[in-house]
Amino acid sequence: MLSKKTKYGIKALTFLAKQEGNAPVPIETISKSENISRKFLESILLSLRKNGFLGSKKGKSGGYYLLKSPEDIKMVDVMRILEGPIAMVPCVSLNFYEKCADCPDEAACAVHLLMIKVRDNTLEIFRNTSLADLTH
Amino acid sequence: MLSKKTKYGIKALTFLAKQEGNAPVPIETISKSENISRKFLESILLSLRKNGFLGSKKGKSGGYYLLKSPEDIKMVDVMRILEGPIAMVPCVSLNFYEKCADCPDEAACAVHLLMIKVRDNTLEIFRNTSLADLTH
DNA sequence: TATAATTCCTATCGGTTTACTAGGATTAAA
DNA sequence: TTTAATCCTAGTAAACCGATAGGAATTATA
Repeated sequence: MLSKKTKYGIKALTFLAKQEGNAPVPIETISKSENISRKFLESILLSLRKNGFLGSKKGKSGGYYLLKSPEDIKMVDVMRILEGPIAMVPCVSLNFYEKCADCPDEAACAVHLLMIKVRDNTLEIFRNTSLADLTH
Repeated sequence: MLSKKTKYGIKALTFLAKQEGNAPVPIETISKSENISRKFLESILLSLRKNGFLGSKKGKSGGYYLLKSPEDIKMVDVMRILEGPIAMVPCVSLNFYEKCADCPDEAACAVHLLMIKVRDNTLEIFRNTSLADLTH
């Protein structure tokens, strides 16, 4: 399951991508427009800022804005920050690899084999989809 | 994340597919060979039996056995029973559909759009992969 | 027929994660 | 100085997950 965190994060990014100009948009505006709990969204945007997707401006008429153009924001990066691993099991994860405790031989494991296929396909979609692709 | 339930279930099915003949295999044998908690595996096999994947024989020299040949056991069906929805969000699920509370227009939702692509790709893999494919 | 070996079934439980909330500190425009 | 915003740390209720407990029912076999 995709977490609400990721879902809301993508929605917020999309909302920002749709804005004309690059003026800071306050959390409240996004939260109301996208029906997202204000405080929860706050923590998500904070995390997107700390990871280089968003810039922010404090104080009156402040808010959040995209740091890159939507074409350059790839879903694979967004997913890894908000959701974590793309892979369904740690033993096939590229960025979050962990060995299975129970599995003596990965190469012989049916689950491993199957999940590599799924990972490769999903990865290609996330790599080839940008924020711009989602706003059109 | 793939649940341990699904992971163990697939491993158990694979183990049974590799057996010569179709004699019942006791839980204990599978559990030891695949390093799976005995009691947990018990509940998983029970569920696979109730959903028509496995047959069972009670009492001495009893156990579980496949009801179909491995070629005819498609991963898409196993996944739906053990893991639930294939889709990452309920609003793009074919078998477990639910409308998003927050989303007024699915067709205009970026997450919806993206997750349909992921679902279609994953679905195709699970549909085209049988238990036999995983044992080779 | 007694025994051992097995599945069947229901219930429970501790730990982790998720989604969300609280509250105040800090910053900046008007 | 006021107002409107982000920043930051903490907390929390509910759900879910992985595993466990214990005994009833069933069946082969000595």
